[in-house]
Parts: sequence; structure tokens; C-alpha cells
Amino acid sequence: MTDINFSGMAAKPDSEGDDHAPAAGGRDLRWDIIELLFFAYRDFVGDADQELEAFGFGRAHHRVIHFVTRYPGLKVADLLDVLRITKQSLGRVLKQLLDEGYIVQKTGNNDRRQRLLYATPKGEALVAKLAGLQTDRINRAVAGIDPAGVETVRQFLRAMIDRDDPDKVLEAIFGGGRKTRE
Amino acid sequence: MTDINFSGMAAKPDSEGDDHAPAAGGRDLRWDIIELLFFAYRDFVGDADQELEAFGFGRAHHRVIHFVTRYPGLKVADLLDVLRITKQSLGRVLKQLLDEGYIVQKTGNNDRRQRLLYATPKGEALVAKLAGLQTDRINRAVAGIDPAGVETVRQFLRAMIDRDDPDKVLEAIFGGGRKTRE
DNA sequence: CAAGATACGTCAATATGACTGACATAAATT
DNA sequence: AATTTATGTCAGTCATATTGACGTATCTTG
Repeated sequence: MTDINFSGMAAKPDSEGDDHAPAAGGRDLRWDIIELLFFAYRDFVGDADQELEAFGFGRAHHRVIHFVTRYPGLKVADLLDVLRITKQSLGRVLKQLLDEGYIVQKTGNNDRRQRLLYATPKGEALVAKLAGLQTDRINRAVAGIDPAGVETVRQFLRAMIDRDDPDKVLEAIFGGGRKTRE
Repeated sequence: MTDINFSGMAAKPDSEGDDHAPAAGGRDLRWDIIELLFFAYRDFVGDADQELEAFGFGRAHHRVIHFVTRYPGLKVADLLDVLRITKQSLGRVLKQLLDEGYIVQKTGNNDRRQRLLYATPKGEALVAKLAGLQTDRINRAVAGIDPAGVETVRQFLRAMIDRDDPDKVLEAIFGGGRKTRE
């Protein structure tokens, strides 16, 4: 797992006076969320890892095929914004997915320089398989939470995201308007 | 960023009948959480990246110094369980942190083979700085959420974590109720 | 139209953080 | 005394990321 820097809890918090973390006893109110995010995300992405191995892919492939499936017609430049990697890094992974038939490119109608990306049925099937594992985990996690609570979770996650430079995908997520769906 | 495989939304979900994701319009109820987790985590860990660069460290260093600060006296073996990496991978990073004075080792009292890890004031200061950025983000995110809602968020995150093989740190986190060392 | 900017692809070199496998040492356990 | 455990380390490899440079097709602009 990667990558992931994850978090950090502070040894000497000073922001709220009362917030400090005495070793393993007496849990605090905010740093525990840092840790929870680390472990939750670690296990969440771990779900897909085993499956990916069977296909000879890594997490980078998952991210690419996922967003292409989810946002058909995504341009290469859009993908770079979303993933925040360089085109050189994307290149290798994207080429593999193209060569192995998980993604196809179509020349843009308005701008023929663009290569619009689309998942093939093969690609969609892979994404569906991987997403199934993760939605299963999410469904289990929200099992004991009422609809209003689930909306609160969504609100929290949305509020954790930077909105300074919303790329195309983030705009879709945030509905362009207010935070909640619309 | 690594690292991080992240998520995936499915193109053809079939688990709940109603859960499917039509491109970028008509957002669904579960797959959006997959994406939200990806972006939230991406930005969350991104907070620390710039700071780490200034110190010449990477995310791996952050994870190590963080947990050592948070759980003083952690054994090397405990750290391997938490981070889920091999000792070879940990070795290089840990050695750097030791050499540069962010961490010190002490021989275990009961078992003299053990190297118990402790953060130095220098190490704690770094962790505090990094954690501050992340708790700021969390505090901003929960600003519009009432205490009960925040507890719901915590409940959700806890439920996202695998409990099969709880390591020492996870026990502390979940012991919140009773096993926490206390 | 010519010049420049843009979207994309690619070659080359490098870094980080992970891996497997093997082996060494000290200290605890049997 | 033999074995197991906790840790460290050497050596090689892999996946994914980086920067920098360059090429080419295509769109935009003066």
C-alpha cells in the first residue's frame, strides 16, 4: 500500500487546549480521526489489491480505469488533473490498459488533438468487480447508521476535500454548486 | 501520492439492484462515497507532503515517526504490523530517523532483544507540525457538524476497518471502550 | 498564411518505497 | 545445548513516481 502518507497525530497539539494525546490511554477528540482515516483507507484500498494482482495490474491501473469508466470521454489532461501525476507516469499505465483492451481512445470531435478515453466492456467489468468489494465494505460500514447519519458522513468527506482548483471530476461530484448534491 | 490505489466505482453494480452509476449525472448513493474517500484522503495526506519535503522526508518517514510518537515504546515488530510493510522496507526509513535524531531506541527491560522506539523532542515537534495541518482540515470539515454527527463519522470510519487481526495499535483505538489498555 | 500555443506521446535518467530471499547476531525459551 | 525469536542487513528487483527534453499533430491568432 502505498502510498500513502497518511496522517499523523500530534504529540503536542495546542490548538484546542484540551486536545492532547497521552499515549495509548485517554483518546482525544481529533487525532483519533487522523488514525481512523489511515486505517480505514488502508483497508479500503487493500480490498482491490488482491484482485488487481490476478490481472497483473497495480493501483495506478485501478485509478485510471476507474475514472475512465466513471467519466466516459475523459481527456488525458483531465485524468492528469484528477490523479495529480505527470503525463510520463500516466503514459506507461495508460498504454498497458490500451494495449490489453481495457480502454479505447477516440479522437475528439471539436478538437482533434484530444484523445477521449472510454472503458471497454472488459474494462468496465474489471472496475465493477473491484468496486463491488469496496461498496460491500461501505455497505457494511453504514449498516448501523441511519440515512441522516450517512448524509453526515458524506458531508464530512466533502468538506475534507480542497475546493480551490476543482477539476472536471470534482465539479461533477460537487454538482457545481453547493456542497450537497444540489 | 501515492500510493494509493484508491477506490473504484463500479460500472455495473449488481448487488443492490438500484445502485448504478450513470456517468457524471445522477449521482448514486454508494459509489460516490468511494470517490469522496479518494479525494478526501488525497488532500488529507497532501497537507503533510510539502512540509515533509522541507525536511527531506517522505510519507514513509511520516508514518513511522507518527506512530512512534503516538505510541511511545512501540517495538519494531509492532510497527511492522501497523504499517504492513517488511522489515527491509522499514529499515532504511527507521535508520534515517534514528541517525537524524528524530527517534531513539531503548533496549527492552523484560526482553533485551527488543528495541523500543521513542520519539525525541525533535521528532515530536515534527509530528506536531504535520498533525496540526491535518487536524486543521478535520476541524474545518466538522465545523458544520454537531457532536452527534461527528460521532457518527467516527463510527463509520471505525466500521470501515478490518478487525480480524487487530494489532497492538488497533487494539488501543478500538479499546476505546474497554480493552484500551487502559 | 505563418507563428505560436496546446494536447498528447515518448525517450532518458533518477528517486522513493515497496518486495523477496538469504544470512547474521544476540537473547530468550525449551 | 538446541531452537526460536527479535532485530538488522546485504543484494537484487519492481512499481510508480519524478524532471527535462524533444517530436508531432492540430488549433488559435496575428
